[in-house]
Amino acid sequence: MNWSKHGRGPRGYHHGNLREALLSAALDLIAQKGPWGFTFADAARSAGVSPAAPYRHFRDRDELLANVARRGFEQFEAALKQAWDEGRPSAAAAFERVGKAYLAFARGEPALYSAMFEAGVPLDRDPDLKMAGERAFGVLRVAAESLIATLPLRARPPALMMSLHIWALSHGIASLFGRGDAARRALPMSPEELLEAGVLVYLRGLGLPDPPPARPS
Amino acid sequence: MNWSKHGRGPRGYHHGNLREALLSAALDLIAQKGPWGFTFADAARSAGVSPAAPYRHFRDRDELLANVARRGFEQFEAALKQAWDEGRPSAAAAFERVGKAYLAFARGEPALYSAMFEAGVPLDRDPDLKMAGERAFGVLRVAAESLIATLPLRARPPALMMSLHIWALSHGIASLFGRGDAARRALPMSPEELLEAGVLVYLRGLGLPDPPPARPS
DNA sequence: TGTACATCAGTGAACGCGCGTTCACTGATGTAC
DNA sequence: TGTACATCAGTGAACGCGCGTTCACTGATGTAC
Repeated sequence: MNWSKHGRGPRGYHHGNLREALLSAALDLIAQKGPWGFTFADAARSAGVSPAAPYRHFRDRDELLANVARRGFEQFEAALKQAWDEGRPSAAAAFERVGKAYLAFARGEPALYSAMFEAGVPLDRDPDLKMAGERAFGVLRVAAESLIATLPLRARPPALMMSLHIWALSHGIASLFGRGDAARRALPMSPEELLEAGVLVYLRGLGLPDPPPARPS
Repeated sequence: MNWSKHGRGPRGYHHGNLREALLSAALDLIAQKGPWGFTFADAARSAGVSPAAPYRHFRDRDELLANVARRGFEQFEAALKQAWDEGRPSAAAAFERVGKAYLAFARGEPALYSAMFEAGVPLDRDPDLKMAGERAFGVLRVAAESLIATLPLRARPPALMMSLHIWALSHGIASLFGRGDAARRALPMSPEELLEAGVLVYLRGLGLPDPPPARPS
């Protein structure tokens, strides 16, 4: 079962799937050293390949990193979409799930998350990357729109603004407190609880009724 | 007038104020290349000094960076404190100023801000640094407490939680949209307006009355 | 089914570079007497 | 006021290292006939 990474595999000279292997090696390395700590040569080494090989697949380190970020946004979008589940059973319940999914992603995929938001990848360099980012944000926006639609017509805030607020709050919590790994600030509650409470207050401020307390899972 | 940085100055052999010069050089370099892009040797070069000289003042690059971050927190605390102005003329008005000051700092001192929050400086390494961070956050917390004190007794949320929410929202906005420099996401409104609107909704959710609209300055 | 050939995806050696760090040193400054 | 000496804060040369990148190359794969 060692045909995927180390030991060059049964194919011998040709790796067979180097592009994928480099992406996954980059992810591992980012997880270990952060997005600034990994190098192109590192990635090649992890993939068990000479330092010149990656140039067949990526123009340079930045292009590799941009690809990691793009995939991150794609997975992020999928995770948020799944949590949203088209607003079932209610927009409010689904909205809360999306918030949880946001933090779960930041916590569960810190390498992807940091490649997406903290690696300084220029968004406008790669149109695909930009689009992927917008699609992920789009899920948040759709959720906000659905929730707003439950309000009386004349009391509806702009959905874009609302989704930006939720995004900023989620990102703020994720990046300040979200990853227990590298000893950030201490908290009197979990990031999830903090976000949930914050969103609750915010929604109440928008005029939404408090949801019934969730059944214990 | 060149006794401060380049050309070695009138003192000749001795720089005279190298420690300060290195800190300020680091700040410039961080502003240009981000906290990950500058090196110890860079800083020495900018200060017009040999690459071995910095070792007389800082054990290594991390210690230099930690010092930059500490000073950042100190300035940050001062800026927030000044904005808070002990809650004059009203807690609500002062609170709004603090939010503006937060973003103004992030925008006006991006190098400090990124050294403080995005450079991966381990907080627990330097007790002074940790304390400085806590003092800066303390201003937010005091402001939250004052604002909460205007609420009826039985409707008071925990001040710590509230200040964490405001902090997270501010940080989220600052780091997602706050710096126009490196082409981040586009926005339908300024970060300041976005934060102000968000805080307004949040405070309303806590049961605080809407403040009267500010007089145009 | 075989064979010739083009193309692809790697190798490995080499290069120039800048970094971090150490080292013995030396010029400048401060202080005791 | 002068002098001897300790200490401080720099120099500059050197080292080992790993990175990014290039180059001619070569083994493997695919394809036309």
